[in-house]
Amino acid sequence: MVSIKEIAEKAGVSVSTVSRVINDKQNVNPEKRAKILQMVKATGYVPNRAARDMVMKRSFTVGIIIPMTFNMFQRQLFSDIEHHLEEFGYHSSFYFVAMSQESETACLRRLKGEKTDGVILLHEIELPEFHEYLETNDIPSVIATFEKEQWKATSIHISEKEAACAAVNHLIMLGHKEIALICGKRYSFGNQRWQGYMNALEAAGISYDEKNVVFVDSYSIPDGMAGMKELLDRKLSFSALFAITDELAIGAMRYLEDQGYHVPGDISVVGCDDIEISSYTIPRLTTIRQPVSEMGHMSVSMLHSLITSESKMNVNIALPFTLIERESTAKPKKAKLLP
Amino acid sequence: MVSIKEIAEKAGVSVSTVSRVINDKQNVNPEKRAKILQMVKATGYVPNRAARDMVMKRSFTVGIIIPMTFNMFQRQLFSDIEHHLEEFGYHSSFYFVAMSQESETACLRRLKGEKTDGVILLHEIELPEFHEYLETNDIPSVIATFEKEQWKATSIHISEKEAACAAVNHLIMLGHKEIALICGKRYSFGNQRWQGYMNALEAAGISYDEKNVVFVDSYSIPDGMAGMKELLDRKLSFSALFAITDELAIGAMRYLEDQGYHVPGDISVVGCDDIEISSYTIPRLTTIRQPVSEMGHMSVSMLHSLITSESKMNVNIALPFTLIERESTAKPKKAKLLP
DNA sequence: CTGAAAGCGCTTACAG
DNA sequence: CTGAAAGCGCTTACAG
Repeated sequence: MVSIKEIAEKAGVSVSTVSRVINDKQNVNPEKRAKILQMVKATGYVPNRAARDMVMKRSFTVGIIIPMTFNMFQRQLFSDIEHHLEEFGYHSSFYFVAMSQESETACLRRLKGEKTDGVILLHEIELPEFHEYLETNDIPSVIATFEKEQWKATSIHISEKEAACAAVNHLIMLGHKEIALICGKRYSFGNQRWQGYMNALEAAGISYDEKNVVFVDSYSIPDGMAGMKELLDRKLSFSALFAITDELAIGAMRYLEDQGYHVPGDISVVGCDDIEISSYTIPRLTTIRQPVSEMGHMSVSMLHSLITSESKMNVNIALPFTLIERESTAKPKKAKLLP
Repeated sequence: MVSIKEIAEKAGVSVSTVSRVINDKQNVNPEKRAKILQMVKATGYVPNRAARDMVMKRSFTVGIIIPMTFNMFQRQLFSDIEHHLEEFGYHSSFYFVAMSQESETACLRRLKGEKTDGVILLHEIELPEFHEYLETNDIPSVIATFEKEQWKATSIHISEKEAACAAVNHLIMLGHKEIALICGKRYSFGNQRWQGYMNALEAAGISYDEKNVVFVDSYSIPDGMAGMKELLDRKLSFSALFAITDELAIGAMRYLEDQGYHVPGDISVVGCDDIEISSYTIPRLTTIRQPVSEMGHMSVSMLHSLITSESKMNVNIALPFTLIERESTAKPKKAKLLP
């Protein structure tokens, strides 16, 4: 592979000068610059990243911490982030981490070796050492899509509690009083959305009944099916469901269909997130839209300013969400679903 | 950040020795080794990747070339690949590339600077220079999920033609004779699956009629809706559809539902790929399953052996696919769909 | 505007 | 088993 030294020789200048033109610095004789550029082109020279990173003690890359089993919402988010990162001239390095201590430790270890300029967290890492490392080394970090006040990091998110509340409110406005919930306790947003559900009921004077709520292990479609099965098996009466993620809602609708129930005729369902597929399910899913692309864009620009500016102040930004009414919700039938 | 030199000083040895124990080489006094390991632990030392990469002239990372707008099938594939790469001790560097020359050029440029040990292609890059670069620099590369004989690379794929043929055959076996096709010309597999469709018809003695086929720009759900609209607008009669990807099929089903048609009552539909969501759509989609995780696993191990062994022989591996019969296909109704 | 020189943090013959 | 030394390909004061 051709090196800066070779270019210098071919162009009859020193490596310092070559370095200057490669990095667009001022003060280079135009003719020499032209000559150098010509040699670069002729040889197909591209600076060696490793050497550059080493001497500059930075890598121009930002780490994206993402769950191994990222869901569709996160998939959209990270595409956006990656895209904007490139615009800002960063490379991105993905750190897929599983739900295990070893995996988190491995992630930390890798982070230490790579000297990323900053990190964007799409995943809640538990390992305390991880956060200590970021803090003590002043590594700029932004949390995309959730809120974690204990962490010293800028965070971009919607108000999970209010979003959940809005979803449930939509059901209440429609006239529903018996509203089931499929929820989970993994990650902060699980608890926050659960909280929002309770707040909405309370504000409407409907008493909270834990019989109507099921907690599932994760937030995938199969979990949604399992959750709905559990709910149906309890033989209780409800006319609507709030599933705290779209995937959960899709699973629930699938199970309802299997059992011969009609959505929204028999049961209304609302999800949360507005992943792509929710516009195409049968019926189309009513949900809360998170402003994914704004979140992605903002995460990157906040991180960039954290990296480049002097002020290392962390902010907490709550973006607005929107209720998207589609086909999976309707007024309750007069007759109750189950006697 | 603590460096190898510091560790050497604290342990009272030379950097050579520290390097030896860090890299698990033989011939180190057990006591010194213990002392060094202890210092490493105490300081939290992790070798600087950039320095290491530079001197070793390799990066221990493999590049994964993937379309900016990767679909759900590719998403599953690349999770698998990333996972296995880690098992083999590689890092992975994602190269998202859009459908434009600039994007492909940028990808090549970055590749040159990063000196990846190898690359896995999930995307058909057009730029000739790209392939020239891989070839002339003997960069091990494997194509995951499609076949491109012109490229000098190992490839792991299913026989696209036969897979499409099997999908259409399923429809024929069911008794369908008027089978529409939603297809695309982008990427080789588009043409190959189209070919498979024609082969199946021919083998069954059904004449190919281009009235029954529509070519869409890409392979997403909205494209599937558009394709089905076009087909319906033509007012022709058909009782079944083969959509060359599951996403296309899902879009087609969505549009059929919107127009009041019943799947599979009025029209049967088969997709291809078997992405996750296809098990949960209403109705569940009949499709051809590609063995994604085997493909991912195999891509990685083939690449690894290309990187480590002497023999740089490229192979072409066609893996078996499976027809997954679900709910979206059935025998045709007696009466034709449209008069 | 330009070049010689030092240094970044590692690995790897080489000599002992 | 171990250390001194060279070298990887860059950037960056520094002196001119």
